[in-house]
Amino acid sequence: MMTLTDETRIDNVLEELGYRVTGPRRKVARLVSTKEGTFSAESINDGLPTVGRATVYRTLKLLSETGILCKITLPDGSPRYSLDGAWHHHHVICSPCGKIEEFRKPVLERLLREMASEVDGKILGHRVEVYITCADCLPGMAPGDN
Amino acid sequence: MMTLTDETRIDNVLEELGYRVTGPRRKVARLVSTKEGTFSAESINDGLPTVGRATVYRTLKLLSETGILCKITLPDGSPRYSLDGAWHHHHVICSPCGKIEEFRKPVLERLLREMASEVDGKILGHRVEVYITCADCLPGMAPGDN
DNA sequence: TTTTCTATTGAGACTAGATATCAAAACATG
DNA sequence: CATGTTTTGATATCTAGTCTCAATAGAAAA
Repeated sequence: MMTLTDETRIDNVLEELGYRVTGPRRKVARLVSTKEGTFSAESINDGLPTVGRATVYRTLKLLSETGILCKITLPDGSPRYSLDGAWHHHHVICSPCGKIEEFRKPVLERLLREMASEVDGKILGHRVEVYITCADCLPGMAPGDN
Repeated sequence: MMTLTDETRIDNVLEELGYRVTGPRRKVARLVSTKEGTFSAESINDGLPTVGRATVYRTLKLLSETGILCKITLPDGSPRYSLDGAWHHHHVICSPCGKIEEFRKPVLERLLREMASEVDGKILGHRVEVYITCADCLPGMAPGDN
């Protein structure tokens, strides 16, 4: 979970980038900071009836662009947000419960960067997602459920 | 591009899985087989005014589930489909033009499978996407565009 | 502190991509 | 041909989000 210092970190980042730190933005940041694992944009919207829908989406986008949040895609295609560590990383996502963990795998990064020579163009970036059934979800599964 | 034999392959796959090979499904398969690189579901829908919208989506989903198509996510989140090789692979996607290439990287697979020991649960699968600016798009780019 | 100017906001319309409903049509089989 | 199951298409609905635009808030200047 995000700490108080992370909340002020959001203010700082926004300020440094020349964005105003406003009431609505602060509300979104505060709610976001209470979330563990992944959450949908709508859950933020529902939690802040006094903040406009557009503003919620705008702020989530802003926070994603500044690297505070990151947006991931579940296997079924539905988008989720999560608090983002400071470094480049990827995600391990539990399909049943949506819990996510970050992982870093320098070997993987090197491997993907090395593809530069095999690829006919310029590499812009990459995305890696690993889908699992987490330990908490395993016991509850009917045999054969997968 | 898909060949004639691929078209009959679709029929076979559907039949083997117990689905009927119907007119609408055949139309979708035929149009899909003419597409190079990625395409949107809507482009299939627009190309087949005689086939219902729902049927188009249903069929694309079916073809994805049977492994004939695969659905990828562009960096901006918009979904695309592409003809899929027979084996497990990932995608190199040109962000400017949407052209995609499949790639296989056994080392990568092994690496991701090896994570099983580091992960507290059961690995279900993974997704890797590499975003590039392809050689064709590079020259057209204004310097600094990136 | 009042003015000024720009950034931000919220209401609401709109879009893309897709799923749900359900009666009608198409099929396979007896 | 009768029967029961699949599939279909029209339409409504949904999710996730963007766009527009007038009203507002905030920062900086006067």
